[in-house]
Amino acid sequence: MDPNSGLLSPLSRACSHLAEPCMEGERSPAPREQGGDPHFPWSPVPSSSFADPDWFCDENIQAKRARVETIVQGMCLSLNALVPGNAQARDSPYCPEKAQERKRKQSLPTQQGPLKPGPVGDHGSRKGGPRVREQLYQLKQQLRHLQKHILQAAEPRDAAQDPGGSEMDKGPLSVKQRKGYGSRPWAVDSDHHHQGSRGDLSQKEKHRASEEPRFLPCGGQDLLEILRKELTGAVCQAVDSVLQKVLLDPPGHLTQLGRSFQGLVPEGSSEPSPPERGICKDLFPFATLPRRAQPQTGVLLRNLSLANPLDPPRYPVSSRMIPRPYQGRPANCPLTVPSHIQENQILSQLLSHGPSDHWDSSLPQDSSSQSHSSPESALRPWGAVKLRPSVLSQQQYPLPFTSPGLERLPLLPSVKVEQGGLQCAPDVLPFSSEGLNPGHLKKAKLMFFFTRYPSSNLLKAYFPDVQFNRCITSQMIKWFSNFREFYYIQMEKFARQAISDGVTNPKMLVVLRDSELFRALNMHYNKGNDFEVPDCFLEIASLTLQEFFRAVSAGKDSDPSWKKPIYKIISKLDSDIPEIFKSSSYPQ
DNA sequence: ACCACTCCTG
DNA sequence: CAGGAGTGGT
Repeated sequence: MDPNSGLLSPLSRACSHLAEPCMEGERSPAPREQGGDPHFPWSPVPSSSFADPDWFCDENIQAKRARVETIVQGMCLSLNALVPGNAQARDSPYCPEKAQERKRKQSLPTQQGPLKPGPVGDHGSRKGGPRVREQLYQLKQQLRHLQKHILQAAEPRDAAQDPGGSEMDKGPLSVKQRKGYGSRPWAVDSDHHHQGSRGDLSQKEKHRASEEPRFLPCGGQDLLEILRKELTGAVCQAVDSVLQKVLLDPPGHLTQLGRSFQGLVPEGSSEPSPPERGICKDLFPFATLPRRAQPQTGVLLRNLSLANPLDPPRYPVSSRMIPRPYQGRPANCPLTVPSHIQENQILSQLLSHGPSDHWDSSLPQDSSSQSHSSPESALRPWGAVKLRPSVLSQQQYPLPFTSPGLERLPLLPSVKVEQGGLQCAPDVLPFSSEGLNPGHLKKAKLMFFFTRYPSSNLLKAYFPDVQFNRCITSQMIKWFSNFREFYYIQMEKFARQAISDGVTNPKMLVVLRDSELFRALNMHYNKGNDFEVPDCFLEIASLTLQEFFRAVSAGKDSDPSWKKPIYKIISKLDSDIPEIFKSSSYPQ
């Protein structure tokens, strides 16, 4: 009876089957980030062999050493210079934004439990006793050697950039410098805040947390924490560095994927999908999809029809062809798994060599949703709906999920640990990127294609170069709020248009790349058209459009809060964001 | 109280 | 896109 039932039902099912995490909470941030794993098209291998033996084999030992070393160095540094004004500096390098910082700690449980940034830091550094200093100094020397090894092992490829790792003396800085690959417009410094990214380290650190205090004087904890951050940040940098290389080096792979994917679209036209493809797709029932599959995959809408055989086929709503933009841009949505997966395995390892286990979130690659091409569609004036008889299922192109095995490739480990609510970078790193810049905004917009309701934690994870404090966080959240506003306005507008155009079945509303609606959205979030909008976004957009259509059709818009139910639905359909977005220099 | 959100306004 | 008001959830 309820018009929504047709759509919502399947949807709900989809969510529960495909994306448990998703359902965990309305907009609980955690689920996505923890349980969910970014569908990274690549990065299949969970935790098997480490690509870089040097680095991973002795990871434990090395990590430990590195950690100690870092601590030592940090101690030295703080004793020498940083000591004063410690608390202030860390709390607000620049946030004039007031005292707001004071109480809050958006803290994330995950990180270091015991240590508390607050007041402790004040005297922490000062009280580092001389005795300890001596000991530490000795350790420092010993560790320098280790550091060299670590750095070398960590970035063999970057050897050229940092020959000899001569800058060891600079401690953490040397690491930072290493990562100086490429210029990051908005990332003057992205060192701090990285801890959030690689869970394993944090985990290990936790384990050792109990031990460390022994070395540290009373206020040592503060330093410990700072150092901890340093260490994590350094490692993350290294990882990023490698990630960059791996991801960027073989651009061809992604590009090709994206291209092939789209290239197929055109011909699909009105013909029923070819048996093979169609079957493939159609047979991809929710149940078989990995938990996380979810919306991201193009399956969602398609399956709706499956779920409900009686539903008429959806017709693309496109009214105007727009030049097909991006032709060879890296596909951001998980599509098929390229053969270079192996390379990505390295990444996977790098990013997750940790308490893994958070890996299994498998991801459906299906994502490949193919855009439903709009065939000879009779373009509707309002630009969207194209009505067609029955069967025009969306043609499927060579499906993404190449082989069964690949379908369930594990995703990159989700970043489980956040920056632990340490909003301010340790004073040790004075230069941290300040506020948000246009680059951040652009990135945020692109991220919107994947997530409409990002949690602050997620944002922190994806903007490692941003110093998150209350204001920054709020600002970024506000951005997304603004993005949503625009998004929903467009949806409502087009839904009403469809209604006025006489469309009666919401399922006939599908947002295609050549639709007016898409154009508007793309223009807003992807002005330069330099990013290939993921299909998952089209799915969500279509769904949103349909929801608005239903609501308005049903006259629910008379209720002041009629949009809420829609928001609720959409808020559960966020997709995972490609790992590459975690790079502070990504969109560049 | 806080926070995040929506809605409205500039 | 930022501000501010109003709202609802904690």
